[in-house]
Amino acid sequence: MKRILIKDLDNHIDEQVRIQGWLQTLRDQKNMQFLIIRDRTGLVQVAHYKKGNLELAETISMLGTESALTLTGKVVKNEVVKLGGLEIQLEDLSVEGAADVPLPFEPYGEFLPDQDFRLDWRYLDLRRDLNRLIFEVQTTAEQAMREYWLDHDFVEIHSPKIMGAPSESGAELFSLPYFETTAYLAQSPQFYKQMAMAAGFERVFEIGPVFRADPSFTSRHMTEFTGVDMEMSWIDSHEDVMAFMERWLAYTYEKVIEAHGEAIEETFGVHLTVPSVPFPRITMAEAHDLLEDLGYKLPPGKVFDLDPGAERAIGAHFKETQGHDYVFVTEWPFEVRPFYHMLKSEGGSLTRSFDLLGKGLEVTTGAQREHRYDVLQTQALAKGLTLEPIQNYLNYFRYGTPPHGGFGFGLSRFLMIMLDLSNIREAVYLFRGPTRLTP
RNA sequence: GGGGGCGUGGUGUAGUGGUUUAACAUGCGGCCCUGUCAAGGCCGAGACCGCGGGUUCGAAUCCCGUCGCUCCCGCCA
Repeated sequence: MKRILIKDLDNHIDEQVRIQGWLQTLRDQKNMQFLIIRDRTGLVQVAHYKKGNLELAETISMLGTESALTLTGKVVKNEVVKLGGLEIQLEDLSVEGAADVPLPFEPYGEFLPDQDFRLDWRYLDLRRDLNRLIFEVQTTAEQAMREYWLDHDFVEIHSPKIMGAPSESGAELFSLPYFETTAYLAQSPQFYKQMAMAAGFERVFEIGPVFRADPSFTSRHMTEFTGVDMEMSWIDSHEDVMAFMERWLAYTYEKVIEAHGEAIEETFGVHLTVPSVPFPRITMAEAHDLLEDLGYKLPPGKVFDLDPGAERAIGAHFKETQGHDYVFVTEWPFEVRPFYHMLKSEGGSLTRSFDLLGKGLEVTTGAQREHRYDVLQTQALAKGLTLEPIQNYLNYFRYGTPPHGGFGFGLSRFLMIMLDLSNIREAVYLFRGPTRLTP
C-alpha cells in the first residue's frame, strides 16, 4: 500500500491508508488508545479500540514517544476530533524505530532545553517544524541564487579546500598533516575565484565550506561555515558588483517569499518583503558623521572602521528612516582592507570596496580587485607582506587578466537576518565552533 | 585572547546565610477514571545544589580557585 502524507488524508476519507511518522503523543485509556502521529506535513489522530486487538493494544502501550512508526487504518470523518475533524481507525502498526524512554528532551515539549544541550541531541532538535522550515528556506534561497547567476551567464566552480600555502595572512588558517608536509584548510575561495578571472571565465560563483581558525565566541561566528562567493570580470568599479548583488538578493527574497512567506510569518513572526533596489549606500566618512549625530561613540582605535555596535546603529537608522533592512557601507580605507582591494584613486587611502549590513549584521564583504600586477605587488608590500609566499597568486595577473570584482556572503548569517534568528547555531545544520566538534 | 552572566532531579525553573527531610512544572513508573484531544486524579522513583578549597555555630546561598556553558569585545561571513 502506498504511503499517504498526513496533509493529504482528507482526500482519502473512508479509505484504507498507510501513513508513516513519529509518535508525538500517546493517550492510553481504559478502552481506547489515541496516538498523535506526525510526519513532515502535519499531525493526525489515530484511534484504537483496545478490545479489538489486545496484542496490538499492548504493543502501543509500550511505545515511547518519538518512535518511528508505520500505521494502516481507515480514514474517517469525525467532527468531534479537534485535530482536523478526521482520524484514522487503526488496523495495524509496526514499530520501525523504537524510541528509548525517556527521551533526552521532548522536541514538542512545553519548554526547550538550553541550546548547548539541544545541540548535543541535534537530530531531536531538528524534528521541530521550525527547524525544518529553516532548511527549506535555505534550499529555496540557494536555488534562487543559482537561478539568478545562471540567467546571467555565471559558471559554477568548486575550488580546493586543501591548500599548500597560507594565502592571505595565515593567522586564521587551520593546518593539517599532509603526507610529508603541512597543508591548510581554505579560509576563503578568494584567490581561486580570481584565478577563474585570469582564466577568462568572466563570471563565476561558488557555494562551499570555508574554515576559520579564529577562536571567536559570539552568536554569529563559526569555525566552519558555508561561503557564498562570486566574482565578475570587465567591471568599471565595485559599484557594478553592488548593483548585481542587490538584484541577486532581491530575486532570492522574491523566491523565498513565494515559497515560504506565509510559513515564515506564522513560524517566525517575520513579514518578509522584497528589499527595494537600489539598497541604501553610505560611505565610511558619512557613516562616521551619522554615528556622531546618533550619539554613538566608537572606540578610540576605530578611526576608519566600524565596530559591531556601530553596524547595528547604522542598520537601525536605515530601517527607521528608509524602512530598509540592508545598507552598503562603501569607501573603506586601505588600512583595514586586504592588499588586493583596488584603491579608489592611485596613491589614495580609500578602496573600491564595500560591506553589506543586513539588520546591522555584516553579511558581505566585496570589492573591485587590483588586477594590475605591478600595483598589486606594491600594495602587498605596503601591507608588509613578502611576495614569495603569494607569488602563485600574483602570477594570475601577469598574462592578461581583466578588471574584476566580487564578494563573499555568509549563508547562515543571511538566514539569521531573514528569519530574525538571534544565534547562528540555530541557522546552521551542525554548528562548528572552537569548543564544538560534535555531533 | 580580554570582560560580563549563568551552572539546583532526565529537562526547564524556584529557593540567594538557619522554618530545606531542597520546592514547582514537565518527563518517567504504578494505580484510578474517562472517545481522549494542552486530558484529568492519586501515589511513587529521581538532585549530597558543576568540581575543589575557604569563611561561619550553620553554606545551594558568602569568598577564592577551577571547569563548563553563554553573551559582549577583538576578528570576520
